[in-house]
Amino acid sequence: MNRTASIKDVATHAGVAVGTVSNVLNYPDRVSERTKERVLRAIDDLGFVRNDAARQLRVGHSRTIGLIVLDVGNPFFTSVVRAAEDAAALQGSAVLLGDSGHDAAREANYIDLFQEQRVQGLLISPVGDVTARLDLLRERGVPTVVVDRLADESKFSSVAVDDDAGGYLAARHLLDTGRRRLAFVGGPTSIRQVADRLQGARRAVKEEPDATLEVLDAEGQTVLAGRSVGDALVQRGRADLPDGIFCANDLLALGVMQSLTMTHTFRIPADVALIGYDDIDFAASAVVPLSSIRQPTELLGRTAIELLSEEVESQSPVHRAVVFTPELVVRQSTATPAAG
Amino acid sequence: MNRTASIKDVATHAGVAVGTVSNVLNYPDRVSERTKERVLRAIDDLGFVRNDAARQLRVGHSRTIGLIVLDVGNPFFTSVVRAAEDAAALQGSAVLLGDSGHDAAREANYIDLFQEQRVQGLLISPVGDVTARLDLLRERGVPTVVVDRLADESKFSSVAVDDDAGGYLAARHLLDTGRRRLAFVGGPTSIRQVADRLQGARRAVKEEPDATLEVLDAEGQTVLAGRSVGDALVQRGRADLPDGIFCANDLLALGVMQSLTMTHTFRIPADVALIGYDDIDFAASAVVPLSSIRQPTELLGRTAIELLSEEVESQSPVHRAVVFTPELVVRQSTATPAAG
DNA sequence: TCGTACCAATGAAACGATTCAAAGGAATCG
DNA sequence: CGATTCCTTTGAATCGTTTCATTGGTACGA
Repeated sequence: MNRTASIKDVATHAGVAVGTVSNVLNYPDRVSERTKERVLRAIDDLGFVRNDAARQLRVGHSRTIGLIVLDVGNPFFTSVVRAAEDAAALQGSAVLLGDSGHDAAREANYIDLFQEQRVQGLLISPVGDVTARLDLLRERGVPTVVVDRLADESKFSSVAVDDDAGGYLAARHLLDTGRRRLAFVGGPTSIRQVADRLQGARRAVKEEPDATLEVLDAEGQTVLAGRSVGDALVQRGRADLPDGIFCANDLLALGVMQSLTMTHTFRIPADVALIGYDDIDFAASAVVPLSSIRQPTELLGRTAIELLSEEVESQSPVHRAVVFTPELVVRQSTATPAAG
Repeated sequence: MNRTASIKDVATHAGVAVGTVSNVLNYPDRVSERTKERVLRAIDDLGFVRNDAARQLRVGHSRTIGLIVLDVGNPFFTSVVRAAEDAAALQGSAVLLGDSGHDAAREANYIDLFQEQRVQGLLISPVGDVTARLDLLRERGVPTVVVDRLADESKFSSVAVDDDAGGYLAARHLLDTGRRRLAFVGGPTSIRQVADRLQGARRAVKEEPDATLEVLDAEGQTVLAGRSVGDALVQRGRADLPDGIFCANDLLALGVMQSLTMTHTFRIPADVALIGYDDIDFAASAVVPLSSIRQPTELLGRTAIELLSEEVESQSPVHRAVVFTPELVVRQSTATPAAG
């Protein structure tokens, strides 16, 4: 019984032609004040809601943008998502969000789904090996921007954050506060982000002839993994301890902090300075507020939308790779020993 | 130049009628092996992707479900979202996710958007006062399930978790491990969840004649707020200290823990037992692993989808309110004093 | 008064899929 | 051989918009 009202019903009810109703919706100033009122009242009376499928079928494209992230639970991505949503809303588009959960099959599902929906374009933080699936998108002419990973610039636009620069920033900060025996705590260097951050740190350490950098492997990127590393350090004893520790992410850093502060043998930052990466919420509210490297996630999301718009507007396939530099956030965990 | 291929193009290229192509896509066993092959090859050759707008226009409804949450950054919701996505995928639907960010305007935007998309139904964790906007949905006949909030059962189906039971569970556990001077730390009781958890705790305490419950107000639901409460407790000194603390969420509990363990005057759980709520990831990896109340988020998401399906299938407006009972997770922070 | 502009409103055509009654063809049976 | 059944394929009609050439009406200027 309750079929939703169509534009034709509205037209009948208002005593006008369908084209007029459409004009009220899309070009309000083409229609006279009097009929506009009548139509609007009819819309209200019937509870009419525009059927977007029909609209889309006619005009050929949707007003939505597909966004596929690796993990919605990751604060990095949720922040990017929110920024992208806001930027898209400003230009009248909505974001369809897909969570691939690092699973190539789920990613493929979402790509297909979004193509069937004829999204204007796709923002994607791809799972593992990019090429194959993305090439297909390129062939099909779906404008695509790769997020958080550099893409072959001849094929795609991309936005990413410079992890090497972030690593440099962190290590340089430790050196600047007088630390010389540095340690890098990181998960497997097979993860590109980890490798790049380490490389940046190395670059900074090379600038100081008397500085050293030791690499401590962690089994994963978790608080627990960090605690194991911390426990091992505590075992070593005072003499052999580094005086500045740079962890590849905040979770590791918090784990190391737990371990060092629990034993009460070492003080942060008096004996050891500690800096993490990502600046998650917990960094600021740790027992000793944790210095960290903040990634410009809002900027990332906003820029991704902008690049996509560029792709959509201009037909010619020129792509841009935008790389942002992260930012140092200084807190108590790296205060200078004198001041600490 | 590159208009995407339509079903008609495929039909021509394969030398069959459009209806046949449609059958290959929707009822593969209605068509002979030979023509099926031909059609599939044509689809492949042309890179055909079904235009979902056209499909939807014809069949009258989409294969998507709208889900509006208060905050995608909140682990509680991300877990619900993921479960809902999985459950929806099983029945061949996809979830469109919207993040209202506790903002009624954004919520309204998403409701409109999803209606234009003719979603099969809506799962919503509503902002503030539910009634007005949801009533509209009901009038329009959009099947809706309210998540994480009880709704008037004559109007909507809903899924929620019993916070009173959770509060009871937490307090009862403290009592069971021999604690008698309990404290409840919670944000403003204007938040329904907080009020219910407190009420449940009161119920448990009443069961033990010699037990007392004191309520400590926190300014918000954050680690920092918890730390303030903890600092205040430390000031009090040993004699006046509760021996069991129940915090309305894990962030508060972690703050209290920081405060108590930093001073080294009180030991957890020897002097004070501590339990939180939500069982966030950080609970398990705290300095002293934190006992907590876990909400069955996966179940919540899955059930929400199921209830929605019920609504969609059956025309008659019978609604159900499903309430789940949370689960106690025991860790070191509430070990019995003897054992601790 | 007529011609010209201009503005509002009209309504048929088109978008690309699905549906379904009908037709065509092969096989089976009496 | 004709009738019946079964299976495959056909193609026109349909969904609800937007678009745009066309029409009707009013105002203005000559």
